[in-house]
Formats: sequence, C-alpha cells, structure tokens
Amino acid sequence: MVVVTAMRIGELAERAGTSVKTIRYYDRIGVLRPAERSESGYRLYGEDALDRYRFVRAAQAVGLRLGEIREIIALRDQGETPCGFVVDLIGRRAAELDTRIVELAALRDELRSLDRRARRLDPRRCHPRLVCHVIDGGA
Amino acid sequence: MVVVTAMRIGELAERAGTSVKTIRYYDRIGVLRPAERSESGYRLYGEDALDRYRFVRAAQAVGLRLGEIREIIALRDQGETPCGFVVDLIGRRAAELDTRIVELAALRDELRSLDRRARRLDPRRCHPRLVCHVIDGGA
DNA sequence: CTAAAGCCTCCCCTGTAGGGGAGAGTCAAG
DNA sequence: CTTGACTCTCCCCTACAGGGGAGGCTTTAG
Repeated sequence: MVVVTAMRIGELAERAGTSVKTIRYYDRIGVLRPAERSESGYRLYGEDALDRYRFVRAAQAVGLRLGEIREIIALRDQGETPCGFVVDLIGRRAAELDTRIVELAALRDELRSLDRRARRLDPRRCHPRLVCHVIDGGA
Repeated sequence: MVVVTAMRIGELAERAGTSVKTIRYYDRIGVLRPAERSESGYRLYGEDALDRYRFVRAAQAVGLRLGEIREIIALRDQGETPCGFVVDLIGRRAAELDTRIVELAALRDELRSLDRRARRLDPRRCHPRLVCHVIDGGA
C-alpha cells in the first residue's frame, strides 16, 4: 500500500525495454506480479520490479524457462533460498544440453555424409521408384 | 484405378508400424496421398505407399520437416529430379546445425561456469534484494 | 469538456507433428 | 439382422513465449 514510486505498466515496460504485453504475461504466469492495483485496476509496480524483470531475463538468457523461473521466485518469496534448486536446475540443464549437442552433431555428420554421397551420384540415374536415393538409398 | 493390392488405412498403418492418425495426417499435408478412394470414401493404398512412408521417415530422421519433404515429393511427382533441391536443403540444414551447436555449446559452458561459481558461494549469504545471485550476480 | 493516450480483460494466433474424442457411415462375420 | 470393428470428417489440445486486436474504462493534456 505504501508504494513510494508507483510505475504503471507502460512506464515499466519502457524502462525495461520490453513490451506491455510481456509484462502482463509475466504477471499472469506469476514471475512478475505488480506491487498492487490502483482503484481503477491498473497494475502498479515499485522500483524493484525492474530488478525482477532483469532477473527473469538473465535466467532466460541461460536457458531457463519461465515455469522454472517462477519456481525459483516462488521459493524466494516464501523466504527460502533458491540456491540449491537453482544449482540442481542448471546442472540438469547442462547435462541435457550435452546430450542434445551430441545428437545434433551426429545429425550434422549424417547430413554431411549424405551431402558427399549426393555429389558423387549421377543425377540422371536418380530415377528409381523411390523418391530420392540420396535420402533413402542409404537405408 | 487399377489398384492391384488395395490396403485400407488400418492395414497400412499396422504394416508401417505407425498410427492411423499419422497416415491421415500425411494425407492431409500431402506427403502420402492414397492411390484412390473407395466408393464409400475409404482411403486405398498400393504397395508403394509403404516405400513412400519409409522415405518420409528416413527424411524426418535426417532432420527434414514434413513441409520440406512435401516439396521434395511434389518435385518427384511433377517428373523432376529433386536431387538438387535435396542437396541444397541438407547443405543448408547442416550449416544451421553447426550454428545451433555452437550456440548450445556456449550456453552449456555458461551453465557450467555458473555451476562452479554457485558451489563457491555461501548459501547463507544468498539473501540480497535480488532473487538469486547465482544467476544475476554475474550480470 | 473533449480527445488522445493508456490501461483493462478476453479471445484467437503463431509453429510442429500429430493425439483424443465425437458423431456418423460402412463392412464383415455370426 | 445385428454387432463389433473399421473408417470417415471435424474440432479441440499439447509446449513456448508472447503478439494482435476488440470492446470498454480511466487518466491526462489542451
């Protein structure tokens, strides 16, 4: 109730360098709730909203999803330190990334190999009953 | 019209090892159309449908999307050889993958670095006005 | 006082590859 | 003839992070 400097959503969005839609969305999913509402229902934010917003962006930048960020913030708002949770999360995410990178590298290698093979094949011979022997010729 | 061995959708799905829904979907988006329809509207497929299906799966397996696969098939059905198109496609896809892999590796490295930093930080000191100094402390 | 700008909620849209289910017609066996 | 399995079309749903716009208040500047 004692909001010293109350920003409305437009000002927050502009100072944060984002869109009003995004701020509203963050409210809806619970990662950035307004300090209060005006009598007419307008969202009112304090200065800390900017820090919160930057945290959300920083967390997104390291690959966390908004649902996970909401959990971190919920822990913090319950007075707990989310550090343990965060460490688990980024450890797991790093491991998932490793797996994903290996998969993508394998896929890329297969594409390169298809590419080399395709260049050796004679296009004029490319006319069996199959669609394209570059792709399913190797099966 | 002269369909020697006419399969209905259930049989094709079973022999292909997939679902009826998938075959119907492939028809709708144009990657696997039935040879004809029965009087009552049932989809009827020839033996070649199995080859087509396998081609679609092989193409998906190397990372092509159904929209792209449809283009390849359309070329083939227009009597052209899709080889050139396919070679371009897989070349571009491989390049995209390279970029993506580099991005993901950078992200993973950043996560690992956050992880190491988090383990050095004292959780009891984790209580500023920010949510989590593991994440936004480095900004 | 009035017009413009800002804000509200609500609803649909994006892309990918289908999945789930409703309601209705069809086909084979008993 | 009937029952059960099969098929048809049509419509909504999924994840993700919002974007676009309608229709209706509120606030602010002139």
